[in-house]
Amino acid sequence: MQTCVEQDRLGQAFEDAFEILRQHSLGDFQSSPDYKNYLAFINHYPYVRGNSNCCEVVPTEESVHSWRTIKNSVSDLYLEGNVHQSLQNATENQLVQPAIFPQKGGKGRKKLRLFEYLYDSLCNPEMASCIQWVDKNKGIFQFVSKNKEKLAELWGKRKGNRKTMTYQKMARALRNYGRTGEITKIRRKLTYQFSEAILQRLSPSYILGKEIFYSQYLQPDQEYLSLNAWNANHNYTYASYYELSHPDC
DNA sequence: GGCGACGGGATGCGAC
DNA sequence: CGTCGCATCCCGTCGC
Repeated sequence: MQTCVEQDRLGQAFEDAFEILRQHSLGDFQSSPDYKNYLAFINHYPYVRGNSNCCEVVPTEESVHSWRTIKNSVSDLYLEGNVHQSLQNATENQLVQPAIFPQKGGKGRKKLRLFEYLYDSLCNPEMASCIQWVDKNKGIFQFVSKNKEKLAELWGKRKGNRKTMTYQKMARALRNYGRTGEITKIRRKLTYQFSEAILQRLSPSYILGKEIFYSQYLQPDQEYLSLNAWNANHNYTYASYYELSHPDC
């Protein structure tokens, strides 16, 4: 459970992030890919997540990487309060650069990790014969006994291993996550649970509340919100966010 | 006893 | 080149 102080910090971070985008919206920053990615992410994320074919949207390793990078970056910004500090101190150039959206080869991420692969697989209807949600809200999932080896094999191929990955080896990696608490074993056959933090990392809208970023102004065929619409949307979403984050304050 | 699932130490390996 | 984090290998245990 988050404290009111943390919620205030998150709220301030949200304000700052919005302000920075607003201030830079008339300059070069608006035309930068990062700006568009940021808006696209915020506007489209719940819509895409809600689409059962979401994984078909990002079929290649490269696009998966980009998508994941954006997800990780945005969730990091909110979860760790980085946006508050980094945006306060950053120059415009830094904002356009990987400070917010670290690129491949930079200090940011990074190769695909097992829990990310599993989460992606859980999003992919085609993988339902291998891995399924037991309780999505709690992050509990289960491997399908019959096809778990297939999932492991695909994981091994994705990593480019020489040898064939097996479920046994993959499960060992999962148990290592238990030390850090990222994924824990449930006392049920083939069943594991993502930690709260991992769920938040993989799904930023999870913490910020039930798809509050989904714009009432956004049409499915719209690529980006206009700044004015985004402004209006921000006022609405931030009010919703503040309400959600201050139930007892 | 066989098999599937699990647990954990040892080792490999890439990033920093 | 050393350290660290993570993935992988390997073997023992447990329960059905």
